[in-house]
Amino acid sequence: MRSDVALEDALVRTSFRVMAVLTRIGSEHDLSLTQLRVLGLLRDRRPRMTELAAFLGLDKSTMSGLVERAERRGLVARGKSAEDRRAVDVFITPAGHELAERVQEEVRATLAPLLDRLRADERRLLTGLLDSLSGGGTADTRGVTGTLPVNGP
Amino acid sequence: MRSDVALEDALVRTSFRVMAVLTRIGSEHDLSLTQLRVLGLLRDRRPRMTELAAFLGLDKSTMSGLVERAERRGLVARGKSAEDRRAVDVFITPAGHELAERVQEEVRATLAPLLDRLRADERRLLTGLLDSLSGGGTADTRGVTGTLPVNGP
DNA sequence: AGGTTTGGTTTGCATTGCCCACTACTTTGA
DNA sequence: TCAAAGTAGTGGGCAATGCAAACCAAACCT
Repeated sequence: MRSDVALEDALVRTSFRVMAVLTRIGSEHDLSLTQLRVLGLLRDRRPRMTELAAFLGLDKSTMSGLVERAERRGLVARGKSAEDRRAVDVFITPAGHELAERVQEEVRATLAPLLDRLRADERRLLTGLLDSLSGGGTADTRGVTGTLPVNGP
Repeated sequence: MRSDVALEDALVRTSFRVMAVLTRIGSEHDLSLTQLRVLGLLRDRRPRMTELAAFLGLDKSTMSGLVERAERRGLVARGKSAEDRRAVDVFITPAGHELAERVQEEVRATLAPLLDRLRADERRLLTGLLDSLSGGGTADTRGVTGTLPVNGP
């Protein structure tokens, strides 16, 4: 059906717009999109490097640098795992948590005028539809707000 | 109210998922997300460097490199503008056009199983909601499929 | 004409992200 | 039990992305 194209288009266009908002707000706080995601993920998790890399669909070595830079800024920290002495787990610091919170608030504020184009019932509807879209599936794409991952790639 | 958070969350999560699809499929064709967008934009436009940069929210200098690499691969080409001898306009080559087409098709195919979680009427509904979301607003975020820009940032 | 603005490129830099090699620890299996 | 194989993380090398600043050339003002 040709309507698939319309939906794909709408989805892609909306996604780019959302990413643009995230990118801009992130950069105002010297955070890349990826760092934003890392921070979001760590808000309710304390994963190992490899887990984190898997969530984000990145190479382990990429994670090293990413975490290293975030650590240097005091946003996250590394701890040695107790049960596996090879493993390192990453967690967010209070400063990082506060920053993540602030960013999320700004994103919400920026998105708000956009969302206000819809009526309250439409918003509820949209939320439901999006949830059933990206709700349960493969977990290679967690949101910034990062809600629990289900399975790896 | 608090449902804003849920919608923001759903929107962001969905966007990340969509971007992951685009990134993956792009990379299978050695195309970055940005190059994908460039190609998409050029499918029905022949802008100048600066216009293109403005659409994408990028610096002119970034565009130079981006276009240069795409040109080296034969996907786009540069032409001298007739009315302004400083200006350079960029257009897509047949090869580039074909690649863009192929990528869009793959994206559609990849998104399809996801979209199939919704019934036909829900899909129509979603399309409409997304369209009114990112339909007319500020144009700093055109989709890959790139439909006409309205105004610069 | 002379000064300013505008369009693009170039250079230099940090970040992202991949691949590959390497170390250190775990797990396995003979 | 102890060597072989596997797994966790790091570091180096490389290319692409993206910004900023310096720059050249053409256009626009008066």
